[in-house]
Amino acid sequence: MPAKPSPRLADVARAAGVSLATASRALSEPDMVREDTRSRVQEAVAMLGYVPHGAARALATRRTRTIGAVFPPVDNPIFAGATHALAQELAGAGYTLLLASHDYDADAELAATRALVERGADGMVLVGLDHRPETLALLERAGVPYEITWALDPGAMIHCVGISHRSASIRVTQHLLDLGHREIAVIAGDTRGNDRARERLAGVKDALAARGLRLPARRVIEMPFSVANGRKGFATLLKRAPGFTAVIGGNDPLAIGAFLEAQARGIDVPGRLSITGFDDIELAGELPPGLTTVRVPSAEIGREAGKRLLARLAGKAVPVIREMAAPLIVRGTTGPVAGK
Amino acid sequence: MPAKPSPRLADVARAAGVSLATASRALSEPDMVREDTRSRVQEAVAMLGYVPHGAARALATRRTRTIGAVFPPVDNPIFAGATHALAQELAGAGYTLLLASHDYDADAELAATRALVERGADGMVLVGLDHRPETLALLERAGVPYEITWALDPGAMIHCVGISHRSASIRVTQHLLDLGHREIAVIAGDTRGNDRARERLAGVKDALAARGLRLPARRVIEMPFSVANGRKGFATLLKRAPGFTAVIGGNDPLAIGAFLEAQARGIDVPGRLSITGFDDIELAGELPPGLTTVRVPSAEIGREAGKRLLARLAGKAVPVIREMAAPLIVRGTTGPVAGK
DNA sequence: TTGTAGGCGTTATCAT
DNA sequence: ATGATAACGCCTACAA
Repeated sequence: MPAKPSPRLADVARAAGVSLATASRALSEPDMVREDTRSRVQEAVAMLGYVPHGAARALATRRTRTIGAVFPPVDNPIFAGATHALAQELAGAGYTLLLASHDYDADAELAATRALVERGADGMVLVGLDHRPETLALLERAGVPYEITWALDPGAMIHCVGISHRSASIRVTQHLLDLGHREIAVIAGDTRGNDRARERLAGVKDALAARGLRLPARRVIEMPFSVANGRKGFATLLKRAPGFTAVIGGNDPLAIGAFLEAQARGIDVPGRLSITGFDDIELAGELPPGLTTVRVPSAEIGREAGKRLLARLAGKAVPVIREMAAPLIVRGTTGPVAGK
Repeated sequence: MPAKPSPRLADVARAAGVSLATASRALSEPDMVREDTRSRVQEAVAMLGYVPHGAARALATRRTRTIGAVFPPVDNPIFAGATHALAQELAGAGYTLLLASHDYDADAELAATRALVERGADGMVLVGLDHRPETLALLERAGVPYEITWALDPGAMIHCVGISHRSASIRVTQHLLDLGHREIAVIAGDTRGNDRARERLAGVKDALAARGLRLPARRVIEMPFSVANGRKGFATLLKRAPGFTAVIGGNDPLAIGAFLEAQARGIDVPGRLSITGFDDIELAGELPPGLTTVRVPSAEIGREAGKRLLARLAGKAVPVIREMAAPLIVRGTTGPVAGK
């Protein structure tokens, strides 16, 4: 199959009877070209089925109109929502998303980042603050602007858009404390390589400490995020350190798993046990009696990261830190401690 | 900020004391170069922090090592899983994913496809068979190999990896018929621009017709995929055309919504009402009593699409149609019709 | 407003 | 095994 070569801009120019330069301008700077020549060029484009050659354009302009994103498992619903919103935001500005995902693995993240930089990403979106030092160094050296999402740099040195996981977690814990709970268990996300999970756990400890309480290690279990692991984690806690009246889930799937397991064991929620989540996925509001959780505006985070990057590429300055609200959403899984 | 220009391969060559050509070979065809010169080049690379310029490489090789995917909302968990699997598969082969998503909008899909082709995608992944005719024509003209996912081309003319939604849907319906159900309602996905949703609905009708039954229009409602819409759809059906003993959901979220609404109304499932879904998302197995559904191997579809594309780019032939199994998973939401 | 020509950073084809 | 050099397709001063 000979597969005749795609038409180049020169072919368009010839067909339109103009010079290469004019054809180029007609496409990229339309109003620097006379009305009729412009339309001649456009006709030629349509006729030949011309598609610009991005690599050539990128080589000449040093811009790819591409933004790279390196995300942990995109199949986590919150990242999926952010990815979609980001892609949409970029598309609206003529940019395209280069996506790489990894399984909470800093080395894979570094490799992916390098791959995206090589592909010429004009900007990058990363998640969280846990990275190989080389990762950010690479971006700095290459002069690629980037945004950290979800988390916020405590030093306010790097551009971030996210929430304070710690203070949201403190609010959750205070809510339980206010309801009279003192014996609290935590099914945390895997904190290794995940600063958000760490901060959430730290927030629980902070809130307890503020009231002179502490969180015994036996009351904490770490599990990768999933409903199934929520069930398992809850079962383990029940065996290992029973007597708690509330469970704090590291995210909604974990909390929902705990809730389902409690239900399966005939434990009344919130009568005998309160449960909280984190993220506010759709199901949190739909599953009766409704999961008390923290609303993390994941889609907005994705969209905002895109907006900020586009603004910076356009030479506009944006505040280094963009903190989003993360309100506590009180629903039916939390209630006063039994016997109060 | 002057931002000194990134080092080019010529800088590396100079630092290593070799020619540009040799430096190039040392990096891309290591064993065409003597051991010691190769290591000299690598040192220079490390020293200068050299990162290859993808656009220049792409211009010269006419390959970007990039695969484009244009998906409907990536925040649907099944597409999210497929995206992740696809990205992983590609990364393993040194390829990167260019992702665009749209909201079941064929025009947006066409625009996205064009954007990815311009960016030089070496191959493309699309979803389903509903497209603007220009979309596939564009890919053909540009000579970009592509794979259709989820659905299968009835004509077996274009490369596909997916399942037969219609026959899976027939199996679901037969399962209900075998349980004695005759009054069946359907909460279908939005069939406009979504051939999978259409095929699933058609499958229900086929199965009924095979037993001399038909599906009254009042017993069918179409809703965009979501738990909330499952609830709404169920409520509407109940009001509009009560008397059914089974509900077929267009996907799992819709079915779960119907299930939750039924529970909220005190309708015993599966005692008085059977419910089925489609996809087998994680929650389908976790939510008691377990949702009867069809397992769609979404991650495998994504991975397989990647594999096939990589194989084709490597010049290997692959079967045009790759049909995956989509077994019926019988769980607790389906049972014999009441009073039998 | 339009045309001419040099350059963007690599790869690949020749020699050597 | 290595070096010189012509593409690759487009953009953009600069000139006209």
